[in-house]
This record gives sequence, C-alpha cells and structure tokens, in this order.
Amino acid sequence: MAQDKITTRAEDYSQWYQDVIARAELAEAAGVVRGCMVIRPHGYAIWEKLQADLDKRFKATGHKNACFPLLIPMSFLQKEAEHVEGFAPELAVVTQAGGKELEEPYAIRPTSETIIGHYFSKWIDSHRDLPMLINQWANVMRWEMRTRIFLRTGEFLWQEGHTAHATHSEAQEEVARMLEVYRDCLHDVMAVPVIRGIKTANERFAGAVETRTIEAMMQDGKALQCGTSHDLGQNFGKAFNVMFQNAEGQREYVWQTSWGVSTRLIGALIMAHSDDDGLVLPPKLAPIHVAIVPIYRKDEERAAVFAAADKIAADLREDGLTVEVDKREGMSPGAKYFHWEQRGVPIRLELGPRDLESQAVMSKMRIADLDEKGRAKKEILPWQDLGLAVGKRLDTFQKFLFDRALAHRKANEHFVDSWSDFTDLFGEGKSSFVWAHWDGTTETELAIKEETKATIRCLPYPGDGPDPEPGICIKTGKPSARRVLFAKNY
RNA sequence: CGGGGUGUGGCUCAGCUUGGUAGAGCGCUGCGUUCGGGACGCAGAGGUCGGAGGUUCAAAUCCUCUCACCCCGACCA
Repeated sequence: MAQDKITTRAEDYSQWYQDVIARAELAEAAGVVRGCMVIRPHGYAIWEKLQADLDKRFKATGHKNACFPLLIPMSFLQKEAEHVEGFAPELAVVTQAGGKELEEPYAIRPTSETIIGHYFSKWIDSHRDLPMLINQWANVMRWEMRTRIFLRTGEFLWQEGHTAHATHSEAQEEVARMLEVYRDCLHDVMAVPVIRGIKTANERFAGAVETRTIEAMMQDGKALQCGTSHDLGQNFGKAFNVMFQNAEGQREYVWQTSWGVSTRLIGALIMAHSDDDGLVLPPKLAPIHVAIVPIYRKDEERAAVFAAADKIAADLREDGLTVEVDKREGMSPGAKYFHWEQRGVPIRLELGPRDLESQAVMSKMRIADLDEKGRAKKEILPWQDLGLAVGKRLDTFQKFLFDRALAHRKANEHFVDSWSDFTDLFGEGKSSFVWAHWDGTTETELAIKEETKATIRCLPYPGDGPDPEPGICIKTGKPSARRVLFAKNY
C-alpha cells in the first residue's frame, strides 16, 4: 500500500518541498527546456488568484498594464554597463531567424528595463507625461546555472513594474509604496509575514542605486526573497536618453523605478505553510474552498446524498465559495479525503445518509487539532446558514496561517553578539534569522558568507527589525551602526 | 563550469557484477463486492530498456562515443 505521506522533513528541505509540489500536483519539471516549468491547472489557478489580487492593487495605485517584446536587441542590453554585466551570463540569445543568421542577435528578455527604457524615451517629452506608471505581466528567461522548481526556473512568470518620475524623491516614494503593496498582499492574502528592508550593495539589482526587499522565513529557517523594488536613479534614463522638459523649460533625465514578484511566490506559499499531508493554502488563494465528499452504500442512498450535496454546493456557491462535489465512483471516502487535503482545500464536508436525517454535515479544516486517537477533529454543522459558518471558518483559517507563520519566525529569531554563537546558529543544515552587527563592508559580508553560508538579507525597516543602535561587528570587531538580518537563503 | 548520480510501461524502481531476448508496486481499463480516514477479488491494456556505433551465435546487461535530466557548489525573482 503506497502511502503518499511525505516523511522527509527539514533535514533535507529541498527534497521536502519538491515532494510537496509533486504530491500536490501543482507543477512538474518539463525537461523540454532546461529547468523550465510546467504548472498544472490547480497550481496555475493559485497563481491566477494571486495575479488578480496584485493587479487590483497596482491599478489602485495608478499603474497601467502594457506589453513589451519578448526579444531584446543585444545592443539595448549593452547600454547600461552594470546591467549587462549582471545579466550577460544568464542570457538565452536568438542568433537565427527565418533560416538566416541575424545581423544583430536578440536576447530573450531576462527583465525589461532596457526595452522599456527605449520606449520611455519615445513616450516621454514633458513633465506632464510624468509620472509614467507601467506594469507588465510576462514570462522572462534566465539561464541560471542551477534551477529549482518555482524558486529559480529557467523561464518564469512574473510582473515587472516600470515607472519614470520627475524627481528622485518622487521615485523613492514609488519604490517604498510598491514594497508596501507587496507586503500587504503577502500578509493579507498569502498569510506569509515578511520583513521589509534595504539590500546591501552586494545584493543589489544590477543597475540599481538601491534595492528594497521583502524577506520571509520558510519552515526550515531559511529566508526567501519574495519581492523587490528598485530605485534605478537616472542610470537607465541616461543609458536610454529618457529626458523630459521641466516646468522651467530645462531638459532633465527621468528618475526610474522597477519592481517585481514572480511565480517564486508559489514556492514561498508552499514552503511557508505546507506539511507532510501536502499543500496548505490560505483560503484567499485556494482555488477550491470546499470539497464535499458524499458517502453512501446503496444506489438509493447515492441518489439522495448526491441531490443533497448538489443543493448544499449550490447554496455555498451563492455565498461566493468555490465548491467541488466529489462524485467519483470506485473511490473510498478516505481516499477522497486525502486527495483534497493534498491539494490544500481548506475545508472538507462529509455528507452521508445520517446527515440527511439530521440536516447537518461533518466538517473538517485542512489543519485541525487531533483527537486522542490521533485523528483530525471534525465538527457538525447544520445546513442552516452553512455558508456563514464556512465563511467564518475560512477567515479563522486565513488568520491562523499568518499567526502560525509569524510565531514560527519569532521563535527562530536571535540576537547574537559573539562569533561562536553566530557560527553555531548557522552550523551544518541549520538556519534561522539572526540580528547581528556588521561593519558595513562588502568584504566582511563576503567573508561571513564564505564561512557560514549566511548572507545579509536586508537592513530592516524600523519596526520590522531592531532599531539602529551602535555596536561592534560580529566578525571583525569594527564599529557598526546597526544590526542587520542574517540568514541562509534559497 | 567543477564534483557526484540517474536514464527500463503514465509514476517509483528492480534486473546489469556473472550476456540467453523484460519484471514488480502504484496508476490505468472492464466486471463484481465494498464505501463515515488512503478497500478488495478476478480479468486486461501498456515498454524496439535515452540515442548511435562496436564486441558476440545472442546485449537492458560488456566496450566506445553521445544526448538528456537530477543532486551538491559558484549565480539568482
């Protein structure tokens, strides 16, 4: 009897999350193009919900969607020196088309700053054209040396915002504002708590003057960068000659920003919440809220139970819930329970002959307390006002997931002042969030990484981490202005 | 790119050392019995063993080359 239980926990987390993905049937490695992914319908439905939520937030902040070419002339990429240096090693390049060698090769976009810079220079003439607030939903390709499903695939889906502003301070406000949008989405929708902060120079986006980030803790204590927002200064403005005439009649370069989140968020979702029984989804992202499992023996029972299940499903749908009635034949109820649990359906309702008598259903949440026999606790809900009761439980579940993730992070945060404590916390296979002093140099940052695999995730926002207080660097003993966040990362 | 590893039905793998013409479990199809936490019986379908070349009477198995994928590192949303 093959039990599809996932038994390898945090010791080998990479295996664990891949197992969860495989069991949950969200995605599979395609093997067609190296490291690219195939997302199955159930997984894609999660992305669609996330996409819809984010898109609404972008529009609410005045952004408009647009579409730019997949292929970018190599010469565009070469216009910004740091940018091309950062991306050159992972470019996939088209050198032939229409049966002929191309005079100038095209890169398959790894990101679209350059081509959008090109169009911005055509579209922007006056301060009245600013700010220009554009977003693109697209796929991009980065030929990474090593791929990991959902976290670093060769091709991935994402959203990239690109904006141009008249002043640096306005651009900086945009950078901060969009990071808030991301945080709100992760907190309210994904139920994943994050720490906002600023990246060190070493971890900065190629071509940016400042990169902000949201960092989340996964269940194994490792960090995952879930979103970024970049202050591009005038770097791309100058490279692509994006100029506008200000109110005084002078020509100036625009100040640009870019920001993005990707299908990596699906990976974050899985690693933040899921368990050995498969996927765990916050209700706001669950493609299916409720699975109804009908139970019956005889044909007459089946007819009656199906009719009742359909009626209940229709009522719940009227309350805005997505409901699946599992009428598959030849499958025991137990098998159906596991099927829906593995797919992260938050609430299951069991409906059998007994319930037809009592006008109630047996209900169970995806994560429930266990009774003394080690079985999930169930509760009986009357048909009357079932939508209300289910809705209330979904809200509770959504909040529970966030609280649990936050509690887990807090339990794995440390303030560290000695190098030996630091190296202990980042010993073989261990990671947590460590707040420690750092002397501010890239050299020290790299030395720490070399020795412990821990990297500086960010310099936290006030409130997301300890307030700045002077101290001495954990590694060199030199003066430090503040504690920064260290963790191993995916 | 460096270091490991794996390619055999849809999936996970055994068989390879010691060559004899392909197996298991799961899944799938049909019928019957089951059905409140992963049911069972019977009957079936499905593979030119990653590719090319070589050795041999005979190759999944031995040799050479090649391709692909996975894992660990460096790199990254």
